[in-house]
Amino acid sequence: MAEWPKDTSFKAFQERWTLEGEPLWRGVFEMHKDKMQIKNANVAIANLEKIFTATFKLANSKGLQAMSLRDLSKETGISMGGLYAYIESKDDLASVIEGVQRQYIDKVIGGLTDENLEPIDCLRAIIFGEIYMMEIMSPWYYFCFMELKGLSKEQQQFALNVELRFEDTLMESISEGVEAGLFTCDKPELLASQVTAQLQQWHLKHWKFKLREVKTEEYAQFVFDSLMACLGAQQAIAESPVKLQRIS
Amino acid sequence: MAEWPKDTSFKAFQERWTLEGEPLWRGVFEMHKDKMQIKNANVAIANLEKIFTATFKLANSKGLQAMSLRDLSKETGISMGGLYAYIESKDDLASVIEGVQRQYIDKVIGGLTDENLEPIDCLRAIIFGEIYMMEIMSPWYYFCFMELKGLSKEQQQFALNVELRFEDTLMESISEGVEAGLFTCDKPELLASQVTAQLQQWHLKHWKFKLREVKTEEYAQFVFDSLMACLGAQQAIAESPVKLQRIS
DNA sequence: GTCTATATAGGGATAGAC
DNA sequence: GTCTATCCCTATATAGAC
Repeated sequence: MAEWPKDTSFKAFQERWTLEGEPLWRGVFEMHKDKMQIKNANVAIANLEKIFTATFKLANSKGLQAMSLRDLSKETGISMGGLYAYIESKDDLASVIEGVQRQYIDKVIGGLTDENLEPIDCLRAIIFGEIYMMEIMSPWYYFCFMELKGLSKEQQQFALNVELRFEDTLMESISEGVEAGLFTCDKPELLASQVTAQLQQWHLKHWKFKLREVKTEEYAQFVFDSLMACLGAQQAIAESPVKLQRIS
Repeated sequence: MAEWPKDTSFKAFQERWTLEGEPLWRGVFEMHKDKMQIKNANVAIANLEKIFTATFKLANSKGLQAMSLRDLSKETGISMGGLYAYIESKDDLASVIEGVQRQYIDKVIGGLTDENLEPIDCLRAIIFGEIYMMEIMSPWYYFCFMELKGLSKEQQQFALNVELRFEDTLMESISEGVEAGLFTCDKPELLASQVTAQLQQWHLKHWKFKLREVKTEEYAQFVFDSLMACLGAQQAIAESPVKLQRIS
């Protein structure tokens, strides 16, 4: 079978992008090693994982400002002084998280435009790709959304631009589809924002989908089906190459 | 012409619910006067408005934890000691905001179920009603969303229940419509969450809609049209009693 | 009803031992 | 590379004058 992004299964995505576990933390280390004092990669990677994981646990439950570095020290088992060998400051920690996340999104989602996909395939790949990214980096997404206010104005602007560019990509595929006679669409901007809204809910309201036992691929498929319905493209749904079991 | 909620214009909404300006702050005073030392209503109302407005300005731009009571004192022109005549503590301030907002939503949106509206009219009223509430209480919504983590577990649970009940109401109207043969819908839960997602975006991403010059009623109409498209109810849209100018 | 002055705690960050 | 001990600041909250 074809590879990601032609094959939009989670398995194909995982095989194309190796982002989980150790490779993820190694990537984080590479991105920010100039800023830290620790030179030994193995030591650094293990502790970076501890620090970031603990930060997500604490900050995502009570907020970054409410999390003290003493809390973080207890949770990681690393002393206060020790932490400062890995981060420049508390603000720097948040800044690094946003930077890493943005870079990964850019690589995985931004790279889709180079694939020259047909409008429908492109929209499907964007939606499934974002959902799969969230599956893997869920706490990163949530953190960046909730703590954006605490970052520098410059970094805030970067994040807004990512969202605008994301929607531009969606709108471009929609326009192409309209020109090809596949879709009809009155308000592409609002439709793009609808997709963004639904994707963001997947991490913002994870409690709700967990409560209702909604599966990852089921949700991505629903977002895609909704979009197709709003574009008046019923036949496209039937052509979907990925068949999912529907919960009745 | 019929009154709200039959007439879904903003004007009709405003006439039915007098929530803007002084009446709003008087309502806040009534709800929480037992908790404050100031007895003179006129003095209290004026200062409550100052305190809440300043809290929204500061907390919504840099976060509640990052806003100190010294900041709040400067912004309101009320001394540190003075503030404590109006609030019990910083946590109490956040708690009161959430409580007031929840009570208003319950009154305006929760009350819609007593109106015995037809499915399509009910869905329209819920969507337009929520958007109009946000128009008036936008900073309240944003504050409650972003600062929910800082509230008591009990209050967090209340807020989640509001969201679940809101979606139950949507699903009920959808079911009625399906039984009446008006709609078709595979996944009512996910469709309800789509509507919630779009409504929340209206306050979460106000910068984006402002940038794109999307008007309030235009947005509400789009959310409604999208829902109708996903329910396979094209004819319903044409029947819409409110005609809006479409930006081309 | 509003203010100034102050008590007390906890925060981020660093120096220097090991 | 990691720790303990400490510096210094800013936060919330209150007491008591006006």
